[in-house]
Amino acid sequence: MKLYRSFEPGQPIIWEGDRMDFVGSVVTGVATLTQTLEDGRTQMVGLLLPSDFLGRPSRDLAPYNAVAATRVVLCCFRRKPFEQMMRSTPHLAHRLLEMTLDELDAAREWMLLLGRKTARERIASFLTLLARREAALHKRQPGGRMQIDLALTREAMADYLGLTLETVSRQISTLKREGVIELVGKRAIILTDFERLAEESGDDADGGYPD
Amino acid sequence: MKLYRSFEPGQPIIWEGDRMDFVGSVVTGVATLTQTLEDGRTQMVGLLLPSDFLGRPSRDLAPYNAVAATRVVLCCFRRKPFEQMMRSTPHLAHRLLEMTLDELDAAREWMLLLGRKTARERIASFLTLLARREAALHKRQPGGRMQIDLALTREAMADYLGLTLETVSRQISTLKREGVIELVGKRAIILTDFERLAEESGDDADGGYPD
DNA sequence: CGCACTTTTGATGACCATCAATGGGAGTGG
DNA sequence: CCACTCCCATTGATGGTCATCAAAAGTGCG
Repeated sequence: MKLYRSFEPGQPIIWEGDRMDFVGSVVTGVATLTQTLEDGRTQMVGLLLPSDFLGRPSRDLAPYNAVAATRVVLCCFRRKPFEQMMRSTPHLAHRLLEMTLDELDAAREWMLLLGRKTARERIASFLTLLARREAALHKRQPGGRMQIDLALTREAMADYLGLTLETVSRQISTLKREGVIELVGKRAIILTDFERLAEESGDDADGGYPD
Repeated sequence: MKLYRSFEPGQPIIWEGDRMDFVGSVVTGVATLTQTLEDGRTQMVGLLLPSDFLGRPSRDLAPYNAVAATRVVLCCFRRKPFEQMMRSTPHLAHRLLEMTLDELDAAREWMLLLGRKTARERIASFLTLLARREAALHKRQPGGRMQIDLALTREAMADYLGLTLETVSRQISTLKREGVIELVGKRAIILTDFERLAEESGDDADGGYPD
């Protein structure tokens, strides 16, 4: 009934317009959802971390490209039986509605970032978002000094943030120079002071989102 | 059980953080959903046209500001009975999931616009969006010469498109000078050639989204 | 008619994209 | 072990697009 599928970094999981015959959730790794214009400009519209859901019941065709950013393990269900289950257990349908509403909120928060924030604010928002998710995984509050793995290339970050990879690199360098962050190798970052960075994100001071 | 409420242009319908004790759908008029940063920068995250749904079951607090752009009539249900109804009629829950998925797709399409499109492409995308919705209301295909009412100030358009009102005005003037559009008074526009404008939007040539 | 509001148009400059070159790890093979 | 390569990241130089500041023109209404 359920089965595990794994993908290598860079490998497509599903392509826009493809028939989707499964739904699933991320067990380990990071996957990205992207849209592109005909001339190649691309925008990431979702970042799938462990526990995130991929796919949509009652939708035949994939609306975006999903690509593995790291090695990814998915826990998959075939779509038909899943939809069957949804009809028989209303609790599942409600849960799915909840999750979709959360995704909608996240997408709209990102609209604010893409439409109105400066490059610096975008980087700060992104890093604090990762820090919050990291903390949430361990049932902790984010704060103080934190290390986060970002598992994305500069280019992928740029696609998420609506910037170029050069601008991402420059902003990260600036934050490093100012001592707000430290680099650990290429793919990990230490936030020396979570609150300081959160203030740079442009959002309301508290920045907290209630459950 | 259900009742109609109306709002004057500029009047807030609900404010971020407010307790939401109703859900409803737009009968006539146009309402906007917006988010703001502390320093006042504003981004519209949703445009509610007739038949659109406002509010979210199982969410106590409003996540955004909703404001009437024109005179708006809402058909409202009290939230508690509505949630009751949702539990008892699974069909309703499914319908709501459908609608939420549609909103999510729309939000993500807008992320692509906000992150990657030029000012000109944003205007073209916006006008063709309105034209499509207008056509859909009358169960027609968009195409050829079409008149659309935009019911929004330049500033509201700017907030939707992630631009300034001056840039919106300039791009509209340019399109007019090129004969792609004509102005009818201040709040209506004639697209002299829908297809021509659709090509300017930067999306795939066909631009069609399947049901 | 006069006032408030919206829109248009102009002048200037900032921020970020673009183009280009350099730097640095990780992996491979001589 | 050390070239050598590939990929990714950094840094620099320059320019374009759009934001900002400012003023004028158009529209609607009491």
